[in-house]
Amino acid sequence: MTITEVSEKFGISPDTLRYYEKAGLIPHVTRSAGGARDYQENDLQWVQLAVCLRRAGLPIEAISRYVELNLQGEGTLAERVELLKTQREELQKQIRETEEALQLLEKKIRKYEERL
Amino acid sequence: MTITEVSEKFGISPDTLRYYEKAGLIPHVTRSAGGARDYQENDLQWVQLAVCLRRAGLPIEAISRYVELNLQGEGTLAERVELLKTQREELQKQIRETEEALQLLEKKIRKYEERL
DNA sequence: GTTTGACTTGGAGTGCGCTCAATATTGTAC
DNA sequence: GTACAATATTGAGCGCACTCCAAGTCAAAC
Repeated sequence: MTITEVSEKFGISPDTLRYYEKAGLIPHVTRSAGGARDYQENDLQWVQLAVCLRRAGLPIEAISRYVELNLQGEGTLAERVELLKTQREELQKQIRETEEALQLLEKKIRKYEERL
Repeated sequence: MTITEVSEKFGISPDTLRYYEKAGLIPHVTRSAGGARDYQENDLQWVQLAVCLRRAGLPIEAISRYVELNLQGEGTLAERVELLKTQREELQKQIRETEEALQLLEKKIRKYEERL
């Protein structure tokens, strides 16, 4: 799968895909004879992970640390769980804050609609 | 209320408060004789709004447009509702995406905990 | 075999939201 | 009245996550 195909599949630009790879979010993508990236199933899973977590606002660095730990093998299991749990808390906090703002908006919308 | 007091109350820096004011998130803060800001109840409500919406990731510009419309008076009611509804959709989308990422993290955490 | 188009790299540029630094002024304590 | 802390303004700097650009390479189409 070419970089353009992957970019369309996931809705991010080829530039971003290269950037993610360089940043360590997508390890060792297979290359064709000419040097072009040729994404395999396995690579797509990393892309999927990166895209999903980035959309939620998880920092590049957290994702790349997780990927790195994966590459280092079984010895890093505990550390990986710890990292995931820390990030889970961040996301939970973020959802709480966003829901608070959402409620504020909805309160205001209701008030305005009463007036209109 | 001084800028430092307000900054402590809301957990943001005085610099950020000044920045918000300049960006139009907090209109016309009262000044003391010497020129120092002296936040009134009314000002605090704007601060509260800005902080809450910013924490959810709403862009500065959206908030300042909303504040601006408020200052322009009754004629902008419909436009305000429209703006709020647009931002509401953004927040809802963001929550959906964050929850998706959260589920992914939780799935991974469960798998790791089985292995440990 | 040359044109075309998609790919490569490295590095510079962008936009956002702060954050800091320099310098000046003011109000309070001694 | 002088030292000191808090505030003011302006403008520069920073970190993050892209995004764009220039210059080069390669493979398929004609």
